[in-house]
Amino acid sequence: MYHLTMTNAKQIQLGKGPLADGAAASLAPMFAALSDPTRLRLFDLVRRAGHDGICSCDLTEPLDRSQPTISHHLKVLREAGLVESRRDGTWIWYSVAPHALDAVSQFIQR
Amino acid sequence: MYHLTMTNAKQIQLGKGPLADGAAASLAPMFAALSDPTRLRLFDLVRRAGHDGICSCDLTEPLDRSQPTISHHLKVLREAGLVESRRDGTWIWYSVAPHALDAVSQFIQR
DNA sequence: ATGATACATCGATACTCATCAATGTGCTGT
DNA sequence: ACAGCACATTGATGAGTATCGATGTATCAT
Repeated sequence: MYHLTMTNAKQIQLGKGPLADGAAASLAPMFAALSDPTRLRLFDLVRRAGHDGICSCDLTEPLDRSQPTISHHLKVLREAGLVESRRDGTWIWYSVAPHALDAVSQFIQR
Repeated sequence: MYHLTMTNAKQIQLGKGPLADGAAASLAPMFAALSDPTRLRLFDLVRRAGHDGICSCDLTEPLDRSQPTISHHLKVLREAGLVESRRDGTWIWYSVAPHALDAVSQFIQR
């Protein structure tokens, strides 16, 4: 499992030359985070929730997965720097991290 | 391992509602194909080669992987509909499939 | 404190994957 | 026919992963 801090998630620089080893290593975890169907739909639901975010409890049912599984996938998305979590009492609200997909988008469009 | 024919690679429709199960299942393999650092650099090299493509023999050395490993990764990219192969005598030339990343790009910029 | 709720972590299982050495296949030139 | 090159496939291995039940942790209401 590759990890990626949120700070360097914005720092991936794609120069003009061939994709460097380091850049590929930083980019791959983001693609990996979106490489699972359940996680794709999960990210989509979070993204649709907009700025306010969405409660984790509202994600288990529509994805037809157990609570631990959803929790696991949210962790993967968080460690990839794609989503953020904010605590509100018993609940935890997830929202898309700012500039989450910038690096991916930059690589796609070249 | 998810498979994806080249024909339906262009047919993924992202509606306005939440990402459907089928759309996620079609999209995930593309992200999976780009979820490995070596494969990311491999795709980048192929893309840089433009229309003419690049010979498989010129990919082994810069990526510092064995010939079977490169062959394996090219197969994954091909089955994900991201690259095409064209035979020329002993050589096989790889090039980016047209509209390869359209579906991915469409999902990213949503 | 007690109980209830929301979420995370653990442990286990079955599956997938990245990698390479060895081997197979197809093409070319001699 | 034969030798050599380019590439694919096989088999094996070590590592990662998606999933869930069981359990742990944090927070809130009473």
